[in-house]
Amino acid sequence: MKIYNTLTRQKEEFVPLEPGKVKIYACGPTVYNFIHIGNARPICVFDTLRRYFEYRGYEVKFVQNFTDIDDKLINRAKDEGTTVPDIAATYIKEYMTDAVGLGVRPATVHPKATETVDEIIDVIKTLEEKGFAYASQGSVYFRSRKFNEYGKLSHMPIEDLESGSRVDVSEHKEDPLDFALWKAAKPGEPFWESPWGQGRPGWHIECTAMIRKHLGETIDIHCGGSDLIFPHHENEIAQGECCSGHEYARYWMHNGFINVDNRKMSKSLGNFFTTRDVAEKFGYEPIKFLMLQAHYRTPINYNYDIIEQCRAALDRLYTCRDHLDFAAAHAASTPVEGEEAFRQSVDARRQAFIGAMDDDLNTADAISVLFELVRDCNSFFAEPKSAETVAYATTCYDELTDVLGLLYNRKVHSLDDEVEALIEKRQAARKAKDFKTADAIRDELKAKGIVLEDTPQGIKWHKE
RNA sequence: GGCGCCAUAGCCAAGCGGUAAGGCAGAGGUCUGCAAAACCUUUAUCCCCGGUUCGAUUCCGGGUGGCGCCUCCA
Repeated sequence: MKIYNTLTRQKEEFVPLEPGKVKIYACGPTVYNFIHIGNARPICVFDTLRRYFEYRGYEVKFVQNFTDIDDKLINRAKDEGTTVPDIAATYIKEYMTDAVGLGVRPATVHPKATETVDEIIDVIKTLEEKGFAYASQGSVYFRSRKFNEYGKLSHMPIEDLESGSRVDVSEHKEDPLDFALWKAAKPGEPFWESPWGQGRPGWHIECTAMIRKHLGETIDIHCGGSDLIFPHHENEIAQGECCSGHEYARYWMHNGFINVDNRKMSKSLGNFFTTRDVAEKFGYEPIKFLMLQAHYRTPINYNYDIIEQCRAALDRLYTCRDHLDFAAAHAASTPVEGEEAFRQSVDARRQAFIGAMDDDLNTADAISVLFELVRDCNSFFAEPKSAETVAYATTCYDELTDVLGLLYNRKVHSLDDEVEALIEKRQAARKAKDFKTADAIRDELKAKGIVLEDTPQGIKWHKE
């Protein structure tokens, strides 16, 4: 598999640290609010990355954190007259609701910053001992310049990084480029005891400590939004490599942004949609489709028309899956001519799908292959075929949709006796050419959400 | 100013040296009592100008237009 590595700015063949195993860390949300659709992108994309590795037989350890102590949580708690742990608990729960809705599986571990404070302090102590960190006024800062590879991820000359950094006179840094590892407690804020006094972790250090705790000194892949490249990921590298003396992460994957009306979506611009808002209007799955129909590194524009298109595309996928069940229920008793060739074409689609995914997780191309499989199946199973061949195609179809993390809302319905009786009655009416009665029954059932379709093999129905 | 990204049909979006996947929407057709679904057909001088090449959407240079990071941010 090839992965575009931000570190080298090129696609590289992925080689795991340990054969057959992958350690992935994805930066998760700061839980001070509902996640917005921009937050949903890395969550969806990197879940698919994880699923794909598992599909290819890797044992994946996938860690995604919750930042549950931070200025934003403190402010939110203050505004709502509650506590930081309450805010965190509330929005972790809401996150989980959204993640389930998006068909995203729970990570192997979801560590929280507040549960990792001991490890955070340990890392800072080590950095201090090695001379990479210094205490000042109860806070601790990292000496960025001391790490001579500082800037290697963002590929920025160090002078330019400095010119852009904010100089806060209240912070007692040696250099504007330095960043906080530990923040001295201000009155009324949550704090932990530490060798430097009461305080709380800086933002960057939590990821480094959690990786160390749950995945070890070096991981295979570190993922996140492209805005995290600098300073967050750059700082993580500095902390991690200076602490352990080893490479921090081998591959860095960064997803592109979701724009709204071609503008960056941000809190400050006030043009953001929460995932919940969009899900309540369109359902969660079109959001998932939207995330996967474009390559993960390209920007995505969000608007009403586009999400509607995603929903329609998804319908085609669901309809095909229904066709497969129908074909299984109306299978031919013996194989029919062309089945062997058809199976080979199914295999070819699977290979094409893998080829696309192997190319830096090209889900857009993979989806197009899926739609080609849809067309193949719809055509081939228009006439009855053997149950074995239907099952063969269905297995492949389920496999591919599952790797993408699509079609997870499929429900198998059954009809009650009353409805069955109505369908019988309608069939009798049709046979008698009493189309008025037949259509009346069809309308009646449609009002109940049961849509009937007449096919040469009999009645086909689905629930809306 | 520094560092990058993008420009493909009405819309979304792959491809990236041999004249263009897929989806949505539209048009025509097949099937059907009708409908639905499905299937078939149909819709692109790949932003502009140069260059390299037998050949460029694809590589190089220059434009134009959009966007991002450099500050909390997915």
